[in-house]
Amino acid sequence: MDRIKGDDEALKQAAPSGGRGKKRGPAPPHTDETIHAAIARAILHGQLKAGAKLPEHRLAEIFGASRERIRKVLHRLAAERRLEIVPNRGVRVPQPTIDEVKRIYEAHRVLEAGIIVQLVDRFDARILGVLDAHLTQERQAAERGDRAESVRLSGAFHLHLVDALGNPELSRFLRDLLSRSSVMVSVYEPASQSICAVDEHGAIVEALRAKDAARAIALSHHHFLHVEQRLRMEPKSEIGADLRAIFGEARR
Amino acid sequence: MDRIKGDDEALKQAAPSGGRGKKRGPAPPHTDETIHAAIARAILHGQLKAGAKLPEHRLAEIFGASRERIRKVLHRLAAERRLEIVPNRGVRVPQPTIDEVKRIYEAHRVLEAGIIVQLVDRFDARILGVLDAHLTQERQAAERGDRAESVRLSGAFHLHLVDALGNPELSRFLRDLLSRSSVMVSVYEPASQSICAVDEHGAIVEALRAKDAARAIALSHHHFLHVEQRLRMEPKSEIGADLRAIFGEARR
DNA sequence: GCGGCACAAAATGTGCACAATGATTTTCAT
DNA sequence: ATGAAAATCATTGTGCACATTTTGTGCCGC
Repeated sequence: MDRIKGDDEALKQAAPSGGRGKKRGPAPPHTDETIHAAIARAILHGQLKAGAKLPEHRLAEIFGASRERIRKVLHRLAAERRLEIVPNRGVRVPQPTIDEVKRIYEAHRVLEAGIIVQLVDRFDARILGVLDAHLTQERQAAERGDRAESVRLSGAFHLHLVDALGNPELSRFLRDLLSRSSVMVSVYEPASQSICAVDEHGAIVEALRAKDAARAIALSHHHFLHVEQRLRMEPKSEIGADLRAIFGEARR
Repeated sequence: MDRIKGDDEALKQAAPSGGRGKKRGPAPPHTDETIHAAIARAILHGQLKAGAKLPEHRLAEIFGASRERIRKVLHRLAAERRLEIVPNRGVRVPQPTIDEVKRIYEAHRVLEAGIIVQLVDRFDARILGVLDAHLTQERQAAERGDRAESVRLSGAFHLHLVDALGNPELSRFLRDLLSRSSVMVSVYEPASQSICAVDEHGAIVEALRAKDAARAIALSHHHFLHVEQRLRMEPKSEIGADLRAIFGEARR
């Protein structure tokens, strides 16, 4: 029994028993989509750390759903590579190896190069406005020293880039990559520095505005190298998670 | 009952009741992976045309598996966007709209630009050898007038490009895209011409060998435009499929 | 005291039966 | 004959119960 105490606590917070900003209905029916979103969100936000186990039975209790319902959602998350299912041994948050993390970063880097090529052709004031507004937010968060927000925004920057193309396939793929690399934050993350330097983001936007694809690609390339170099090379193995705390008291 | 006769026939061929080139065991146990591969393969090869219905009950009969097993595989295929599930109305091969097809092509084009950028940095004799060998195959198929093989090889060319990077994430994403666009072949495909002109592929390889990323990207870009322009703009709505014929007599 | 074996408890995998939903056909009235 | 409504059929969704596997525990022997 080396499971960290309070698996339940960690799960509860992410499961909106009342509502996630909308109405606070008396009984949250917890559709499949709700459960999927709750778990995906918990992974993305790092509440469920790498290696955390997600027993079907416990989740069924927490969400007030049948085990089969949970099961279906878990398998879907596994198909999306957000969870890992080992037959007869349960489902857990995948613990990426250094190599996997590097591959994910490489995939992101390759994709972003293609995005930049396409983006310089259709760069306009609207896109520039979105990116500029984002950079402002990032700078403010950095000034406040709001580390959590900085991490979130630094991922959002790259999402803005791909979303500017308006291609759902590409957006979905990048979101998958980010979702998986976010888990890594809890494993290999250095302590203090923000993930993406705001200056580097700003330089990329500048190159895009100048429609200089080669320079933007080179900047993006170096940017990813910087991020990669910041990885701690030894994982800190912290497995436990408080399921109930993450997903909230869903039994009402 | 306007279903085209013989749904069963179409499914049987792709389900290897004996073996797919290996031993011909007496009883093919049909693991989940087998069933998944069989259906995915049938979609990729165009044996299951767009709009074809895949009733769980029928598949369970054909594969000799329980309905739940089939169900799980179908949901997984749906999560991979290879199948489409409408609640309470069954699962079918998605019939992409023109816009979706164009988005898939755009995603492929963007990705390939990024691949090219990365590829010129690590282009070596081994990669060149693979691509050259492939081009030879393509030319031979074109000379033979083997249209089916030409279609297959023309997709394989782009797979070779991404596989040369050795990044599983990128390879998987591209395979997803190709799997989805292959369905489109049966809907919007022009009659005669091969999908990708061999000359265009050869020109891209030539630019890669010269390590001229800009030219390779431009060639790739035009290449995709050509492919897109060849699309017939009105879909031919042919729904039926012979499930048993595709997946083979699996009940033995 | 240590190692290995065996039993027990828990978690997952699977099949079955029933419920619910959408489509189709039938029938009745106009 | 035609249109609408109702009933019937086909298909999917869901929960339950049981089988299988793994894991944790304790005991026995060395």
